Amino acid sequence: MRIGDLARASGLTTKTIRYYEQAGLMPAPPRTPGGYRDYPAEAVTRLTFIRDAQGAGLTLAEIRSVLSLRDSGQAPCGRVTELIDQHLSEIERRLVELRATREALRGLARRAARTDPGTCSQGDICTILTPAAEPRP
Amino acid sequence: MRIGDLARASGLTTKTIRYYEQAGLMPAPPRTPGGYRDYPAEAVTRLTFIRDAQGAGLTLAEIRSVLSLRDSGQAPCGRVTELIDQHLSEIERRLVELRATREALRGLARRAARTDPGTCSQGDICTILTPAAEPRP
DNA sequence: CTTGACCTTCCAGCGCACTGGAAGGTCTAC
DNA sequence: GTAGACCTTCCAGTGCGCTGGAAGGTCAAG
Repeated sequence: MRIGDLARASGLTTKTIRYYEQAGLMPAPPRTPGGYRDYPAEAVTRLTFIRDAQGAGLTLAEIRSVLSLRDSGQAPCGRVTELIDQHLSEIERRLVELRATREALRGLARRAARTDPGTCSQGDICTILTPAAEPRP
Repeated sequence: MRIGDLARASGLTTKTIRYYEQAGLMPAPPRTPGGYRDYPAEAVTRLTFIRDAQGAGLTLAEIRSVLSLRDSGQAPCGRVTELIDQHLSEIERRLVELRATREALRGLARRAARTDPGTCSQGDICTILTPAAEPRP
């Protein structure tokens, strides 16, 4: 199948598929006499896998590492499990961070509600965002 | 004060300060006869403000909009409040998204724990990540 | 006069995952 | 034979917030 067919079958663009080849995620396929890429049916599986793995939050570099294990004949389960766990803790970390940012922003919003646009025009650029004096509630 | 002093006073690098000037966040300061940038003391306040605003999650483009309101003599409180509220809802959105991703990854981790590396080597690249058959718990 | 700290400009690159466009080749249908 | 659908390669750009480096100018101390 040609790259356009593969694009339709996988839901990606031809650009993206060529990019994946260049990035080492897709092997270079054989060519037709005219120089067109000629993909086997399994290419769809591989692209679908890449999409699924991306959906799970893996980066292309990580996906490449899984695929190259696979390509060397090994079962990538261990690596995949490791990556999933890594991303889980990364997400936990980001959740904690985001919650902290949310609390900080809520504090600022409270301060903003109390701020008089008339008073705020002294010297400072904006008293809402200056972390100086948030009075203890 | 010269750019190095300002850098020390604000905790940024000279590179960053020049970048802010180029990006329209800092006004071009007067120059010494030798061509050096010569900052007034208020520059520290401005840079501190930029850092605080960044700490609140505002982008440089948003901070620029606040600063240019200020520079045109208006109180930017309204704009600032608006931006804070915007970022709050953006964060809520991301929290929801992240929690969903976490649940998805937890499902995958469960599946990974059940996967036998011997069995997984058939045709597919990795059965853990294929969203096909997650059995109802 | 020289050293060395500091400054200037300009150009280029990072990381990530693409995306756009130009210039040209190939194949099928009419 | 020609339109047009598809393909090829290559180069360059996106967004964001810087960061690095080269090549050169300025200034105070010794």
